Amino acid sequence: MPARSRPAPTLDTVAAEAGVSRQTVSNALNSPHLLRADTLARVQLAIDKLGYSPNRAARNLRTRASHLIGLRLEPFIEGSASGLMDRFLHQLAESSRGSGLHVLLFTGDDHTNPLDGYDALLRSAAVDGFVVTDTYRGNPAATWLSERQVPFVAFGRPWDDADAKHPWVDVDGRAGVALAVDHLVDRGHQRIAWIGWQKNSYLGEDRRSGWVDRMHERGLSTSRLSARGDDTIDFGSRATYALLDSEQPTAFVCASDTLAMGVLQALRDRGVRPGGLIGQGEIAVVGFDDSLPAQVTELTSVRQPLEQVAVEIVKLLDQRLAHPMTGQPGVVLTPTLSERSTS
Amino acid sequence: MPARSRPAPTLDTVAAEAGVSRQTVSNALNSPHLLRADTLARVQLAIDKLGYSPNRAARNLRTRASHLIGLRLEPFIEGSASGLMDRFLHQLAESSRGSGLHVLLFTGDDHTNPLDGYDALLRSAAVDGFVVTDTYRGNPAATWLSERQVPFVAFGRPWDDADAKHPWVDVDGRAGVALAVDHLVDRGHQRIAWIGWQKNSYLGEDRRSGWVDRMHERGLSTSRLSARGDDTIDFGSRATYALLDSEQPTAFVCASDTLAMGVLQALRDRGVRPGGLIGQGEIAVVGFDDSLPAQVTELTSVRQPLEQVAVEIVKLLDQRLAHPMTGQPGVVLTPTLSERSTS
DNA sequence: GCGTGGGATTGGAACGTTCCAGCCCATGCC
DNA sequence: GGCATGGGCTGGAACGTTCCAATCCCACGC
Repeated sequence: MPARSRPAPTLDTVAAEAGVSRQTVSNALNSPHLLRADTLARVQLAIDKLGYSPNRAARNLRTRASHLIGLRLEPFIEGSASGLMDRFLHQLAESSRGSGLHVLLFTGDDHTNPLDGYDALLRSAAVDGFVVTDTYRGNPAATWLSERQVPFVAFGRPWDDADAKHPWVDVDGRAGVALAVDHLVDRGHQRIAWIGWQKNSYLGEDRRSGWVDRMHERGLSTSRLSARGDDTIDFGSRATYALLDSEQPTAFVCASDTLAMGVLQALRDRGVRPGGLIGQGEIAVVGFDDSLPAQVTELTSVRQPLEQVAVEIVKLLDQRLAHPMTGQPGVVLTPTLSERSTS
Repeated sequence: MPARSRPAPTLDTVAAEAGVSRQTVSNALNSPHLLRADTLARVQLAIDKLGYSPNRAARNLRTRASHLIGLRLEPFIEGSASGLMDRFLHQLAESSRGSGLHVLLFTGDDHTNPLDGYDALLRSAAVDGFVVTDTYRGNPAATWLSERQVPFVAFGRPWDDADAKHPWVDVDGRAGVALAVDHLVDRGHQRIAWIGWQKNSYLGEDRRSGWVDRMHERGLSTSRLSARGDDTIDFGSRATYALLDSEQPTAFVCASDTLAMGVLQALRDRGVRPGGLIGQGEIAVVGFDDSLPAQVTELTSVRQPLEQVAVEIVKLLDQRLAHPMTGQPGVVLTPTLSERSTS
């Protein structure tokens, strides 16, 4: 371990130590097959002895690559965040390592402009590519980057642009909700209600279709059992009251944990225990996202496989960086169900 | 905006456009005071016209600085995380921008070795310094980095090392809890219980001292009103039952939101409404961290000023990078109280 | 014995920036 | 008028790596 005051070893230092040329040391690191076995061993020894690591700046300059991928943190919305970013980032950093990449975070100066920040990093060659999250609100970053042929992978489908060519990874919300419906039907529920978002949300409609279709597949009616509104606890509660009074559902499936929290609150106010025992008047609740509040309140919830998502994103980005115009456009992953006491 | 196929402009390109030398363009960016006003204007025009941004790799190589700060994401512990990292990271990325820095994430190959990853980044000159979080568990990274005179700032006090010289930023948990006690006393509570962690936690004892001292300052007794245990919902509940039965407290202050969740659950089971109306048999609860579950359950909670923490950390790190051996060692910030319906 | 092919190794050049020494020229002082 | 001063600008050199063309050398075939 070299003291920090001593100058860091360079290729030349190592070369002198091993009695070879600078280039041979470079080859030992990047193309070891070019070296004779004994030379390679000698160079390796010198590298280890001196504790040499190639200088990233010099390598970046020469190869015109930074091995960094940019991720823009979108404006933090207090309370509404389900805390998924934490899990996602973690795995992203983790799986980047395997490809010799690192994640660089940035934010926009101007939060109202969703493109802000990308251009600067790109022009200064600070990053090789991007991971674009938050595509649900129709993130224009995807279009902008596509036009400039910048390597990037989106977390989220390009719902509104059927012939988008960029790679993306998404979670099958429809399948996740279908999973929840199956779970409930298997436990004897027949009148299963849906509480979700407004019609203009692609994501919301996708999730809802999982409820509609699976209910019909299992021979159950969805008539009058659906409510749509804002993604708030309050709306979740109000919808629950209304549905309980008019349709007597025995279970609720929600488009988000936030809505499910509203359901739990309403049930508590009515003195109904949330749970799976249908014969004993209990009412089941399933949320979506497996957020911290869900875990704490023992809420059954659909869990996005964020770890897999991150792995796939890095894989696709890696492909894209190696061969700019290849790779399948989209990958869809299936969620799981975290079964807890509310179902 | 240059098409990506055209080579990016360099200093020479801009110099030719402006009719000056390469070095003059460089000076226009780094030391504009050296240029005559009209020359500066001409160079600026050329820069804007060509959309020039200095190449980071070249700059990094020459200046021996990367303008990146490393942050190691510690192993993600499902459920136990209060989701603070998200808020913190966001503001860290945000305030880094002001100093021309960016945050680079990394993880250890081997999660059991808390030093893993630091060395590699350092030797390859990939980062200029580090932000070390998670110092509460006695993170040895601080010691390791200190010994090597690597610039870094810790989030968290060096509790166990009184003469540590490195800069750090921390939140005054003691003051936060005192704030909670004051809030409750002002509302008429006198029998205020504490539910916290085991004695071996510096952090836990610091928070607890806020309760002990402020209670005494307000002329109230703490005798038999304290419980210590694991940081779990279950322990929170059990401690609540025990205290309710023996000491009839009218309020609970907790070392964490997790414990507070346990209190809420126990109260609910007993048919007691959490809230501030002491005359009507309600029992008040205050948590610590203002986590997502707290926000959702309308729990009053002590909120760490993570945004300020991030700002201070960047400020200290910036100082440290500019003048390696200056700056005050520690900054302590005061939390606030997010008052909600449980108090 | 000599030319040839090819594996192993080498040294110059280049990536794009900033450092540094030096040049040019206008100004001011004696 | 001669000379020192200094502001404004320039061009060579260097940062540490990889690319590329060239060289070395050994084995092989005729």
